Amino acid sequence: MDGAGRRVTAVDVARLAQVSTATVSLVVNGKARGRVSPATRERVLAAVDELGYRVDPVARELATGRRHSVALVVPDIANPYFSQLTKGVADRLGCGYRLCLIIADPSRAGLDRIVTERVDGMLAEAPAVDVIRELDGRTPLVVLDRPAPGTDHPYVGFALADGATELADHLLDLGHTRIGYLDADIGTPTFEFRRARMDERLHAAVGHGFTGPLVRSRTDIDAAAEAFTAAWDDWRAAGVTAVVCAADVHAYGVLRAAARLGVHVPGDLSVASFDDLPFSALTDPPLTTVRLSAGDLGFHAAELLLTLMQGTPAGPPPLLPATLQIRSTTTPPKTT
Amino acid sequence: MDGAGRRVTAVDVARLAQVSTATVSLVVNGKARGRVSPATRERVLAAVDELGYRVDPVARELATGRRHSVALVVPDIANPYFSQLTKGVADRLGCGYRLCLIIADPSRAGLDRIVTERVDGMLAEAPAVDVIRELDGRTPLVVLDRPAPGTDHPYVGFALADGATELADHLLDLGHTRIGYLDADIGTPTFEFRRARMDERLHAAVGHGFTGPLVRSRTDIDAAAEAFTAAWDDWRAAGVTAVVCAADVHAYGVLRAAARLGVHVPGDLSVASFDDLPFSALTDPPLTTVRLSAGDLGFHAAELLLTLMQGTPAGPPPLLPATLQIRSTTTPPKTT
DNA sequence: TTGAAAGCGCTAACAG
DNA sequence: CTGTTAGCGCTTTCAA
Repeated sequence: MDGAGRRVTAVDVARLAQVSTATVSLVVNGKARGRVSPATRERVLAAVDELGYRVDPVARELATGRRHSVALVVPDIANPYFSQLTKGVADRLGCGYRLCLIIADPSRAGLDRIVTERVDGMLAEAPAVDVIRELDGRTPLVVLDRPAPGTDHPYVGFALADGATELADHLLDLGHTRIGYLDADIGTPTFEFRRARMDERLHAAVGHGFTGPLVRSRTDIDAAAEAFTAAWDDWRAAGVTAVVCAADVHAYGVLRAAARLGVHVPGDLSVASFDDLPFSALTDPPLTTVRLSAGDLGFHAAELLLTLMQGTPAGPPPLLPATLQIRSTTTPPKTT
Repeated sequence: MDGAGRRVTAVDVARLAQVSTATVSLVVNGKARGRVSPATRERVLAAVDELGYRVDPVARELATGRRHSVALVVPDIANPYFSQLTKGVADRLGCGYRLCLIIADPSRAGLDRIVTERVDGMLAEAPAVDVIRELDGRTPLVVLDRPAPGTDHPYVGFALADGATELADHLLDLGHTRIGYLDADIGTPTFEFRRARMDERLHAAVGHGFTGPLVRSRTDIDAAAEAFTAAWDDWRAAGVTAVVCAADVHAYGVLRAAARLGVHVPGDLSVASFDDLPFSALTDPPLTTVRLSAGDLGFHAAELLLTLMQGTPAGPPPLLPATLQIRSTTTPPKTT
């Protein structure tokens, strides 16, 4: 009604209701039970209503020291993996907390932004050690996906070893021995682990790891397609019959590039990856991939963070399953 | 170092540097130019460094009245459309603002949460009129995608009419006359418009609108697949040769369900939709869809919000293109 | 060039 | 049951 009028404060309400601001505070915070008479309570409520008063969250935060907000640090919200993760977090957090999205690579710069942001809790994948140290003892932090190297910081992750092993064995069982790898260009622990674990398994089975150039690209369909296109000649020359991608998004790029190059999947080349995004069952052909439920990860991480914020120490880190979904991008290599 | 020690405040810095907190404030805010002697400035900086002082954002916000934060209200962050949108917003906002994600249907409840959240600016698709009214004159708001009905509130949208018309004409040109529609279950203006506009065009061309039951489902692959499966018998009975979906995500579900039902796309049925998410070029077969760049929408909306927050009145609303991408899910109907 | 002091709006002891 | 008072930590006139 009053348009851009001055903000209504507790003082205004107190004046109108003929009480003190303390009473207003008690009433609006639902702490009136047995501390404020029903009659005064009604008066206050009426005044609140009439004036359209809402408590100022900033002032409340300063006074109480609790911000009711959680920061989620993700490198790329456009990647469905992280948007699923975000959804999981939001679902668990509900309305009780504000969710601040910080889009930054927590392993590099921009740390400042993260550390300055005074939130009640934080969720981050692969935070730099500085960040962990700086936050430690002040702001509860839950690390996502892989434990922070060199620390025993609370985290929630996947049974990645299982998934990687399963995928390696699947390819091996099909008869592939020369396998290429398309890695993500950000060397976060989860990506390091995916590659290293599979490499290890290949060594154990056939005496050597991945074949041909180790390619890296941004986690982005176009970038991955380009990377594949550039690498394909070398891979083919090296006798590669399958390529594993660090993430589904990379695999999408590979699928597209392969189609354009006339490389038939899975006839000429098997393709597999990690994540199992909802679209991976719909690609042409449907993608074989290790299922990593980002939504569950977010949900459980938020859960753990909530307990941490209550002061409860972290129990054993929940390990979420990572199981192979075999679809149609993997078949035995052509027996030329 | 000190673990959970007390927070370092400006008072601590002031004491160590032998100055007043006012001076500390000037220095840390870069307002020292000509108001603080270089020598004192150095002392303060040294003290800040030694103590590891960082200004408390909450206190600063309360004192200045500016929160440096923007809220983005989205109904479902797991939908790639909204994650692209979010990315666009984040890209434009940069580091200067905190991005608070509010996951809620702004047309229904949860409004309270939105209104209470005292941010500097807000972005929302299809906000309820109450929200607009309550925010008006206090918090700048940019409406996304479609103008808020019955108001002239600033917004950023697409040339949806063009896209819908183009799609209708494309189907008509191919020879389809009996076309089914799978709508989103949230009746936001953008979805209403997509359907209504196409319906109108069909009427003009063939004397009737969509054929068969009007189906609605959540914007979710599984839900859409179920909805299609349930509707298919009726649609087929009605002679439907093409179905248009309100969003790509619905189309993904239709594609999957059609495959399972043995309905060949596009042989038996043409499919098309709106959005053109990055995955839509990779589905089997690649999807014909009206391209709506959510990322651009977010970017431009954030841009407009920024100018609004500076007090500049909104100029004419930017209209982003909506052009049809013809791929492989649409062909002429079988001439049985 | 610097400091004192008055808020910003709310909460939480502590009296009464 | 209710009011007084003292902060929360910072910014910002206004004097000195």
